[in-house]
Amino acid sequence: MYSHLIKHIRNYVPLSDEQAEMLCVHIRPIELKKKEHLLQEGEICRANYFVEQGGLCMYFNHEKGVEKLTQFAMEGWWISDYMSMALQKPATFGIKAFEDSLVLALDVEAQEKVYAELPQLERYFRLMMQRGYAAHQTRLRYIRERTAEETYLSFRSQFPDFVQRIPQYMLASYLGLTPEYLSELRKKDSTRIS
Amino acid sequence: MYSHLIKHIRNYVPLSDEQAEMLCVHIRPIELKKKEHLLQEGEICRANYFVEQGGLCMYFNHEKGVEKLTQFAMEGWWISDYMSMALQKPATFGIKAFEDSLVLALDVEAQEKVYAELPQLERYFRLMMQRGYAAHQTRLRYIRERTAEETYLSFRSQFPDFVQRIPQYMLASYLGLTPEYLSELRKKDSTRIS
DNA sequence: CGGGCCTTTGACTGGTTTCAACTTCTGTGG
DNA sequence: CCACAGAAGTTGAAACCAGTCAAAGGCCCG
Repeated sequence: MYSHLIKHIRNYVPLSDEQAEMLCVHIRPIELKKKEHLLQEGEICRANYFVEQGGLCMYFNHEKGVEKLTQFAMEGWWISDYMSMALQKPATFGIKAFEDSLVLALDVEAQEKVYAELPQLERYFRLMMQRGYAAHQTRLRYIRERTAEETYLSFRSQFPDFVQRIPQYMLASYLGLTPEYLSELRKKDSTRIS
Repeated sequence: MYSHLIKHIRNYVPLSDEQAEMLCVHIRPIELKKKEHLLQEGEICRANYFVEQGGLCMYFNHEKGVEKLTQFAMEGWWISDYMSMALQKPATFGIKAFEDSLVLALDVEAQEKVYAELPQLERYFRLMMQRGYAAHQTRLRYIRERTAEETYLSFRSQFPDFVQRIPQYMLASYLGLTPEYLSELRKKDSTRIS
């Protein structure tokens, strides 16, 4: 049960089958259809979410109802509005599925119980948070280092399959540029190859 | 001893005086003069660093030897190149003092010992990493949400004292714009007031 | 008091956005 | 299974935000 999650945890800390059972009791599974919301801006974020299957994206509402993506979360990634979750204040981000997904929620109250019962998970989540922090340090660097065009090219070569998996307007939003301009870059890129 | 650090930890987890002693044994204090380096790009990052006094900044080397700042760390903040520290790969960031500082290093080997002796610190660092992660989520949002001018104005109103504490070229670099353009914004801003 | 670093100024450049119109794709109901 | 509507992608023109470059002025610290 929840095999991806258990396997993922075991990459970082020991967890017996029995302990895995103890953890699963606290998990609240959520099935999401494409475009369904997991968290809306303004709600108080109740949980940390693990993507067991499918894919989520995090966004915020810019002016004129334009949504800007800030993160993706694929199978094996945790995601949440950590500011909202930690302080129990209204979320400034929304989270939704860009594919049909199975998400495992670990609610804030459940987190405390889990840490009490399975102390090694404190370590596991420390490592997850550290990984997320590190990823953002790297990401910020990329944003500052490259022009939009370089960002696109390097993203494309680093995650070629992922680029196929999501629509272009989402990719544009994630990379911080307009769909129109991304289209232009793609054209420029393809003429260069031929 | 290391009173800021101990006090900081006690905001998050219990720590007896005796336990504080046990922790301090593993701390490696480092005094830095203004502009001295704590970590150079290319080195392997050995530790997580706590700013007991003074202030540090994190940067990377862009082309033409231009340094771009990505983070500051003031008293009471932990900082490190977490990618380099976790994977023990060469750092892609540098860290240096922008004021005379007292820094407390917790080396990677020491971290493991500390977690074994004082399990509550696993929780403390989980919370610290989560805080850092959350701060970066928010930061990325600000970058995407605002123009350079808005970024400057909001930063100035949020941290007025900090703006006084650092030279303008550092602030410009941190905000992701050129010193020349920041100068222009400042002028525009001041004429608007008068 | 001198030299180098920091800041300012102005002209020019260009990467990227905006807007609007058009085309292509997609999925949903009849 | 087709039709059609709305969503997604493309194109081109105009505008603009911000960077680059070069030179001058100010200021801090040895």
